[in-house]
Amino acid sequence: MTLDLAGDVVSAARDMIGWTLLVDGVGGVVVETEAYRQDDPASHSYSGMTARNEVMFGPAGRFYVYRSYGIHWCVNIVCCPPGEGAAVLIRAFEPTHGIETMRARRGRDDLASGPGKVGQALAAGPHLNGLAAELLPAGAPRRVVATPRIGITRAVDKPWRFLDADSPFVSRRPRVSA
DNA sequence: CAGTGGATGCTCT
DNA sequence: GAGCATCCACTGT
Repeated sequence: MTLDLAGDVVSAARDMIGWTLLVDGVGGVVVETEAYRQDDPASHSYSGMTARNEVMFGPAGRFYVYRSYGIHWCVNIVCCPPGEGAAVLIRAFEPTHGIETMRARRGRDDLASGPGKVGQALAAGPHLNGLAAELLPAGAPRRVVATPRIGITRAVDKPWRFLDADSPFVSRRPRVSA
């Protein structure tokens, strides 16, 4: 299994399933991702570089962290050639490292089955924005399925959400669509 | 189960 | 001032 962070962001989102994401030794195996690219109305980078999304236009492999709904911190990894403004949203992972730490941060046993939960489990925040991400190579190959992305209102038809087809640790939130 | 709505703050129009 | 790449508690079947 190879993962080319500096290549096509949709391929990177798919290939990232099964890799282990760690922040200060805490994290787990990525089981759900979404790709966002600049020519994509749903992407923060769609309208060009701003103070918030600046990191998306930098080198691949760094965290892009943003505040969601005023409450949550969502964790992305910049994936594209420099200047393109694309990133992969980490939507869920299977907890493997620092489970007790994450349980304490979350206050419940559902640790990382959704982007807001991922942010809380990893204690993500502005301090993480722009830092290099730590990803450990995947073990056994996984069955990956693609679906439309969740929780967005534009470009809802793009099948750029990727999940481990056999993992119980993915988010189950139904997609709101017409 | 499914569906609804509140919390909460920042970005861009 | 509107609109979010969300989560959780609560309601009614």
